[in-house]
Amino acid sequence: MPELPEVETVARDLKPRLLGKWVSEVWWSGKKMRLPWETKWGSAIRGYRFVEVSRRAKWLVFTLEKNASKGGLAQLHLVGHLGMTGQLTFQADDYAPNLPQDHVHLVFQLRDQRGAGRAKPENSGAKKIPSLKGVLRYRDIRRFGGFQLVRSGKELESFFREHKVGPEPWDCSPDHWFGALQKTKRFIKAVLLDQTLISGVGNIYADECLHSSGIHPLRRGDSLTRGEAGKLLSQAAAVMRAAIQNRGTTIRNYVGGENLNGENQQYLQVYGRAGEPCFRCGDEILRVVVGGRSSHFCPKCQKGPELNNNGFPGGSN
DNA sequence: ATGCAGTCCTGTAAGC
DNA sequence: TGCTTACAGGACTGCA
Repeated sequence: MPELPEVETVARDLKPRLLGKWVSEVWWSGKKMRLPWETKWGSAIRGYRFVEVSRRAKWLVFTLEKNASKGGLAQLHLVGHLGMTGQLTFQADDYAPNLPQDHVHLVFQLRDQRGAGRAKPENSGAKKIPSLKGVLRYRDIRRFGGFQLVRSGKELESFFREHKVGPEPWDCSPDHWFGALQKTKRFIKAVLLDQTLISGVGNIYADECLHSSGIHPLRRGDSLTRGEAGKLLSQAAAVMRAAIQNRGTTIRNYVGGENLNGENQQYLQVYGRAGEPCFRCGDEILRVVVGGRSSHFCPKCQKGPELNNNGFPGGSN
């Protein structure tokens, strides 16, 4: 579900809540996720402190540190993907994080001093446990997301190499982009969703940036002119930046790190608007399925290949 | 190598 | 009301 702007919003929300906090306990539902969690990671991360919260394409990256035995620093990374329905939120007053909640699969207990152990508010025993300062909670209805522990920066790089995460729109050179498009006959909509060529664009923003570029989703990659390719790339960046300003798009399940909905759904031009008039020209927005994903476009603003009655290309371009 | 369809999972809404 | 079907923001696998 979440695309780059949603993941960026989660990271921005979580950063001030997590930096400097220690992980004292980790709870896992035991359910299998797309990225399978391993029990040993829970104990491995205990006693570490959050020192950085960042994002790469649709991936969240948390960096944690702790003092190592010989005076040095030990570092590790927690990498996460929200899949379609993942919700990663800071909960200030979740005092029973180890009790099962609906579709909650991971809970990281946070404290502002080093120290492990479950919250025991009634316990006034000898050993003083730093008070619980909220939890980082992962909820995921469809379990298409998940988290993984990565030991070093080097391992982190190979993780992104393995997953073939391409450059984000603002890091992609127009020449490289145009060159890649010239080499493919795939529909441009499918190319935008391919995270290896350009990363971070998902189904909603692919439709939106095609509309704002005036390009039909069923155009073939190699049919785009250099000018069209450049415009599409710059619009992809612009559409994402605007969506970040609006804290992401909430259609169904998405919430930011503070458990709040986004606002960008109010500004969508085509996504989810099949049958409604185009805000620019008044023509009816159409919906077709491209590569198994629903695609929304304005047939007047987005001139494309000759279409048959089903809305698909009849001949070549 | 390329591109497409099927698959993972659960919830919701629409249609009969 | 209840059952069935289609669809949902993602990404991997396997097949042609």
